[in-house]
Amino acid sequence: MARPRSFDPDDVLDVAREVFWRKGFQATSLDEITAASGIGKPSLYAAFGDKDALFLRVLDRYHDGILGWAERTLAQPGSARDAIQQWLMGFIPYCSGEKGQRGCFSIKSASDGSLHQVEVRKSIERYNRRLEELIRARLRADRAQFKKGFDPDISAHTIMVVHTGLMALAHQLPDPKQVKAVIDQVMALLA
Amino acid sequence: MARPRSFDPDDVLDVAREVFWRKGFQATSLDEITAASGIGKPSLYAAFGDKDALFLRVLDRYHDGILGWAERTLAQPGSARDAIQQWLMGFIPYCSGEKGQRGCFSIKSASDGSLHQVEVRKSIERYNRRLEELIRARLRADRAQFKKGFDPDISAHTIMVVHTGLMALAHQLPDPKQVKAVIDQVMALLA
DNA sequence: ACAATTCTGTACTTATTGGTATATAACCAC
DNA sequence: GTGGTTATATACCAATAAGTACAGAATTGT
Repeated sequence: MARPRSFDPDDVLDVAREVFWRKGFQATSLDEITAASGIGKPSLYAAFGDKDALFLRVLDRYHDGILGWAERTLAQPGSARDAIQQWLMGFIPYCSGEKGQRGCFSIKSASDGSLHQVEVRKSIERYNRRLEELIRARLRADRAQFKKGFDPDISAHTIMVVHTGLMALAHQLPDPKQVKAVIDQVMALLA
Repeated sequence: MARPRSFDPDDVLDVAREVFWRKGFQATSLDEITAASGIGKPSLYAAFGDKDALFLRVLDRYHDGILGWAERTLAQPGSARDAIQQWLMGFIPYCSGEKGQRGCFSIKSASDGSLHQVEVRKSIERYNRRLEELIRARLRADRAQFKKGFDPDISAHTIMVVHTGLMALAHQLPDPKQVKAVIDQVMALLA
């Protein structure tokens, strides 16, 4: 029928994510993305719409990736405590050392001028809500394993706060051991 | 000698902070700051240098304000536990409800494209280090009040992580009660 | 009152950037 | 092959923004 696309949209989204992640929404020019991805601006526009829409696609994709992994990890058999601890520890490589330096793309986006977009705000809100929901659901399901007076809702939020704090402090290249120590300490609250 | 300044530099820095805080470094134009402050661009440049230098001044000023308050609060008489709890609770109005929506200017700056400035990165790093230092010092000083096995250094970092997490999640307008509940839960670690 | 000096307002320059018009290339059905 | 259709590349436009030149205003010492 017609000329086919010369690129894989997902590849371009991955490239765009790298650039947006490194420089932020506002500071990223479309020229940088076209240069990094190798496709031209008209193709970019035809495939994803304008800069705002492209960014939203990239951000949603990022969120979906993390949520998918969280769903799998938090659904594992065994105790809720172990599942949550393993989930938290999975972030250690992403919030410590060199690799963690760029921090969390979602937090970065929440703090960037990109928040002028209502859609971006909503995407981040959905992401945070869904993440906390997953933790809460798991804690509620295994409620019997905890001692009397345990409040799964508050605990879920605390876990969420700690997780966010760890990711937000990733810029400082903390020692993985230090992150582990914090997780261990907080896990003591789940007893 | 010569024509005097027609504005108070601190006032301008306060106005600039509001604009930078709301829109982020990249998305803020100098025209917006001149419009909001009422002074012209040449005056702005003469007083503070270019946009980067102005932003750094604003950020340092913000950091100094919070650090000063932390020094006062954490040095109060009584137990280390009470001092830290009070310090944490002092942030509740700034990380919940409408007022908290804009979040923490430091975290926002750490996630903005403004990090391209080495100076900005250093300022944030100094701020975080100093804050943790204050908490750690207080915990160490009152070490005897805690039970055996208590590690003031790890606990200080955990407090720091929680504080950062609360501020980073402020965009979602959490209920102050919820924030309070998290603080209470975490304070249980200091026993 | 006047000169020396510093500040301020207007207008401008230059560079960048988001977005698009247009012409051409690549593909498929027939 | 040819026509219809969709993608790509080049070049461009309009808007915005950082930074500055320059002329004029405000102050103080003499």
